Amino acid sequence: MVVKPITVHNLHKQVVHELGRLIVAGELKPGENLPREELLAEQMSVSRTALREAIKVLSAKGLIESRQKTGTRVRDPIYWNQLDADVLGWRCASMPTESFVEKLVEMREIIEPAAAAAAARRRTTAQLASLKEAYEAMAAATDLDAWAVADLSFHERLLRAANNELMSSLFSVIETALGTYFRLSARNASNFNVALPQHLKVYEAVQRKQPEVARQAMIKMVGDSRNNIRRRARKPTRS
Amino acid sequence: MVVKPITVHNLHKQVVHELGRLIVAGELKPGENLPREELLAEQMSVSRTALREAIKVLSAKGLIESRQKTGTRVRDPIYWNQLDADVLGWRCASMPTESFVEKLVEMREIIEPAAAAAAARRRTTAQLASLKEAYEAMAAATDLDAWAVADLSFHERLLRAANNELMSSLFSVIETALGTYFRLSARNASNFNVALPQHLKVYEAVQRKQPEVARQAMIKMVGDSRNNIRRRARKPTRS
DNA sequence: CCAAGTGAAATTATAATACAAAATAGTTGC
DNA sequence: GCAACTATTTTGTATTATAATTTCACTTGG
Repeated sequence: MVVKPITVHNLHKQVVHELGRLIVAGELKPGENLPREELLAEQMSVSRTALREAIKVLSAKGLIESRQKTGTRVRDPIYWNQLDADVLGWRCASMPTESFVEKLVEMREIIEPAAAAAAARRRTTAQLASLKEAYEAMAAATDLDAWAVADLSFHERLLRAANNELMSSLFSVIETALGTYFRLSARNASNFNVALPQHLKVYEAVQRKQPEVARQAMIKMVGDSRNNIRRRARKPTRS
Repeated sequence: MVVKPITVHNLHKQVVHELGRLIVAGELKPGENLPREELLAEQMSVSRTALREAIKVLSAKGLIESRQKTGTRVRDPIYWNQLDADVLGWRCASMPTESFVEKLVEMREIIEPAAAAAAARRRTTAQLASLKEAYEAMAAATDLDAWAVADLSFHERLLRAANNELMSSLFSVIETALGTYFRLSARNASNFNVALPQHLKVYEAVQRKQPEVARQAMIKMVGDSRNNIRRRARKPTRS
């Protein structure tokens, strides 16, 4: 295995994650001001340059807002780009609350059946082959990690096969949902025995170009995930 | 009316839009390198500082990627944050292609009925009142601009009433879709006579907490928009 | 006392410069 | 021919200085 060398570069990216995490975790509350740039840069041991680049990125994600004289303050969550992969990641950095998991599942229930139907209508031959490949990787998986990777890949390829790049961009949501699913659900082989044929049903419907069959199969799949999570998720730590 | 003073500030934001537009419009193609920072800064008459802040923002949106020695290159569109409000805006800056409009409509068909149903289930009293307010603004609208603003507001409030911030964040898509709809559709009062009662039906279903009624009403509304656009949209300019 | 204007102060915005680090390409020695 | 070293190019970071904007206190005229 090739290990990536530790780099002191991309400092601004580290700052983005540090501050992003703090904000999303609620340690920096909406309306609250960040320390002024010079001070904050010193506190984080980076130059004002790197800090400012991070601030611009977080502004682009809607988390903060800078104004002269006033300073930089955390914006109300309604302005956050909640679908941004980083923002989703930060929300899951700590144990996600039950309500957040519920929202993720709801999004899956909306997106994935529609994507499956669209894929069944519009998928190309190459996309079908790509999907089959992912399914076979799932079937061949011997350990949990391999399964998780293949599963994620299957759902990504299905979304791509819908041939609507706006839908594909929602993969960040599916990815986050599946990620928390794997963290929360039990680690036993019996789940596979249920999940694998469900994926096969979706695949076959896409192959045969049967949108409604694909939709129903996916509804069933996501519904089962929901039940699986519900039984195991814990109450939110606060609020 | 208060006019905002013209400012030479937020230069980096202007650079973001300039480059973003160029990339999304395809004038800078995927795989292609941007001029190196020093040069590009000079060409755009900004400092390297401002340019770099813009580059970081565009990187966060997935449009470009920087590496030492190699330079900064445009990424493949599959990596773009297609749901980002700016990216959507840049795609519509030029006349949107027929296929893009179709994709927007498809997204509406997936999101809005689900949102209407969820709102009917979970809306608060305050959210219902807010929705009513928007509906009444639509009913009271005398000119097209007022109508467009109120219409947009109605759809935004409906999304918020679903009480799932991930869904709310999809408003950027709805906004873009409605924006192109207003640009492409005929400007006559007869549309209102059809659209207004459709919005009322959605509102009433949300009021009465009837998810399936709300869903069906919304499916009808979006479907009619689709037909309205389809008859008027033109073929793509190229490809 | 109040209104409007005025100026000082605080903070971000921009610029310019210097140097560091990484990745590539080229070059040399074997 | 290949490996190791070296040079070069480009982005990454740091530092400093100055500009622009907005707020807020203060003044001044009524």
